[in-house]
Amino acid sequence: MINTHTGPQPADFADVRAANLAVVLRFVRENAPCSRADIAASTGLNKATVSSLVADLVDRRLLRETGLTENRVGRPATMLVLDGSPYAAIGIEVNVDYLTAVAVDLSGTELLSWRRSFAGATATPNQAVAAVAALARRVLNRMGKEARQVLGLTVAVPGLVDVSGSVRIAPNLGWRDVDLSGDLAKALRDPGFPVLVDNDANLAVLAEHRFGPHGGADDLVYLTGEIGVGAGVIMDGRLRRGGQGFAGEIGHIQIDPSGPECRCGRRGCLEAVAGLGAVLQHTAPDATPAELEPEIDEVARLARGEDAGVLDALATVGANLGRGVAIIANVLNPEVVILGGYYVALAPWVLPAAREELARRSFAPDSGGTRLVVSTLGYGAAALGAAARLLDSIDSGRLPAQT
Amino acid sequence: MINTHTGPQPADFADVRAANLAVVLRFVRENAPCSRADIAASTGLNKATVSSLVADLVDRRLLRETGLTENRVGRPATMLVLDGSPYAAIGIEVNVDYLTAVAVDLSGTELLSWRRSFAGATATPNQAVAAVAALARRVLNRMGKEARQVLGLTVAVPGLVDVSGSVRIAPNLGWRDVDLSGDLAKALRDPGFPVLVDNDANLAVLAEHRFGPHGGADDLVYLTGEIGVGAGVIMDGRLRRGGQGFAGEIGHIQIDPSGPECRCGRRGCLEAVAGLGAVLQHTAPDATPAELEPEIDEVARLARGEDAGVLDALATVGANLGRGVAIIANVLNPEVVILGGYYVALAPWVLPAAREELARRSFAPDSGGTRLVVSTLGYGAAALGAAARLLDSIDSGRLPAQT
DNA sequence: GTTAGTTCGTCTTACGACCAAACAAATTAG
DNA sequence: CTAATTTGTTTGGTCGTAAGACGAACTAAC
Repeated sequence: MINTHTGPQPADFADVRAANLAVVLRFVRENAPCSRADIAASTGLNKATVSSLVADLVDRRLLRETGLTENRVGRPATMLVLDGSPYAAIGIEVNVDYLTAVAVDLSGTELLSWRRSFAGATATPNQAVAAVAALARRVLNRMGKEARQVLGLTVAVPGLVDVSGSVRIAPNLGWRDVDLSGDLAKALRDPGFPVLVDNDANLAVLAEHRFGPHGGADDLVYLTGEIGVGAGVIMDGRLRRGGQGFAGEIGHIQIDPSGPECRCGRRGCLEAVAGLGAVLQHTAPDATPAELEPEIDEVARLARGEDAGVLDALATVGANLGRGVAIIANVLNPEVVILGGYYVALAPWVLPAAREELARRSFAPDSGGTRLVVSTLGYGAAALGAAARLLDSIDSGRLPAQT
Repeated sequence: MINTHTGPQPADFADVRAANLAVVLRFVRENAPCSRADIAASTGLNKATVSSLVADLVDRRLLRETGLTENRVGRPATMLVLDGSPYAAIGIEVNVDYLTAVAVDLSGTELLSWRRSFAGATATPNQAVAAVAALARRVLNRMGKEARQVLGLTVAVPGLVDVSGSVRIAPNLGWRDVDLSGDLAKALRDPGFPVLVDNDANLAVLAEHRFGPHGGADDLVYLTGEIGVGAGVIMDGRLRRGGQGFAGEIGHIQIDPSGPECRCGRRGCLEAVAGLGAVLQHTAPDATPAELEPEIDEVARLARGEDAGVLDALATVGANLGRGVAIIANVLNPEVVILGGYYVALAPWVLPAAREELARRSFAPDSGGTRLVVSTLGYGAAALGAAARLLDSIDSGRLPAQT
């Protein structure tokens, strides 16, 4: 059934075709090698229709016949798979201490994953644009060598991004009103593909939804664990941004009115009591952004050594985090909340307290309330989601132009 | 563009037809009397297509030609309006101290609005089903006399309702696992229309979205102000229920760890510091549910008389409410948060403090952050939304069977 | 080796829905 | 009374899917 609540846009044949192309494409993505007959039987589409759709997709090199046939009774089937080779989607994550670049093919297979350090906190926006553009050009060069058509470039930024791709505020980068999308397109000399910008949490949750072990869940939330804490929200299978695109900006929810002062001037914000800063407060209160990762490693080392002070601090952070997750659980009721960023490395000591606090405060703990888990995608989640976002439009039937 | 992210359901012509019927229907709903030519010009559909669609809708008595023509150059147009007369949708709200019944026609015009007192807190579920069924029968009788086909009956309940229409928990009614939808259908002897059950906050926000002054907003939240506090959430133009249907259950979010004890055993829940109970704490700590409304009137009277104690208490409730709204604003970023229930009567004294607290705590106060307003739909919002919910399926193109 | 049965994918035909353009109808402007 | 204008229907065409027939290719069994 077509979702008709999209507004007063009328539908026509092109929409039907697009919808059915998307159905076939997604079916093949999820059911590895399969035959036209399989598709017809499972989707309810007519065999002839499937043939026509598949022909279109093969023409555009989105599908490929493997030639392989199975060994069953009856005429053997020509199996179909996603054709990974002709396209690539690029995602780049800008962070306080590093840049990450990822490229994936149509099936989501990682083609490359690069990481380089980056002085995000001290670089000017112009320098950042130049650095991102340089990294992008290297990726583009590589993709060109592999003769791949680039579907687009998405940049993940830790901050508020409006619909036009402008960064409204990125506190940890010190940015304000940076037209990153436009500047980057200019720096790349107006490439023939879209250049998008989005919030890192939003993109990370997209990555979890597409590639993570909880991908089946249509309601999930991703929590970034960096200097700031932000949430990406998927409800009913789609990213939800809110009225102005700022949904999930939970870093400054007040968790404890008597808590420590936050950078924002208020007291007891989630970011102040459960963010990376709260973790490092006890071991390295003056750590510079460039030193975050080694500092976290040091915290983990001390925790493994059962340093009482660090264990205590991590348990407190976990409890505070659990209180924040409980709020999310009560407001949004997602099936899963996924912890990302530096929480991953600290999970063994943070997670138990957080889960306990969540259970204590959640409304419907019986019969499977919100689960709290740790991301398995690693530091590259946002970059991976940035690339994945470009696959979404293809998955919804907007095929790339035929070359 | 059709939203194709609805899953692997293939589309066909029936879907196109349904989508376009919905487009025409919604256009006529919003543009009062209009001609076929108007519809074609505004929607982009072809004139011939519009004629065909309109013919279908007139056949099913959803539209009617008014015969009236305008006084312009050229051939006069035959104007079209929604035909209100042949259908009715019924909504009933069950609450602690009253039952409300509302019936609306296709255009949303109220056909009747009844309210009767009801001892919700002491009645057994069986008694409640009997009372609701009796009320429903009276409404059905009236609709029958007007020769209207009933599109359905939706019941609003203050509690957790699962997808099947079962009430999982309704604390203030003392219910647990009541199959209200099934029982009611049985009591009405399997009527030929759907009997639905939903959470009161969810239905109230639907009413606000369809009939309220902020209906243009696609991201809005409604807060019930009864003994409990719950939220209905609309994001991207549709009701969002979360993974298990419990989104918006914000009554037991902790606002103040050092606050008073809540009925749930925890401390400083939103419900405990900003619910009706917190308001009455100061004037009538032992009020029974049946006396809620007069008690609130009394509070308002004292506030008008500038009773210092009451004004102070209301300001405190307002501030706590504002903290809760700020949390919602940061998590969901809606354009508007609408206060309903008894907050409406107390708004003059509660709202200023709430707005101040919201402004202090919201992330993006510049350039139009979340607005906090008071419902104008009155106590019947949930019942109205219950009826309106039945119109939604028609608005999305699923026309009623031809009689 | 031959025959039957099965499954795959294409081909043909039909139908439904939309669009474009022509056209008839009804009214105003001059 | 004629021209201009606007409305809504009619006609013809296109597109995409459904239904069913058909040939192709293979296995199984006698």
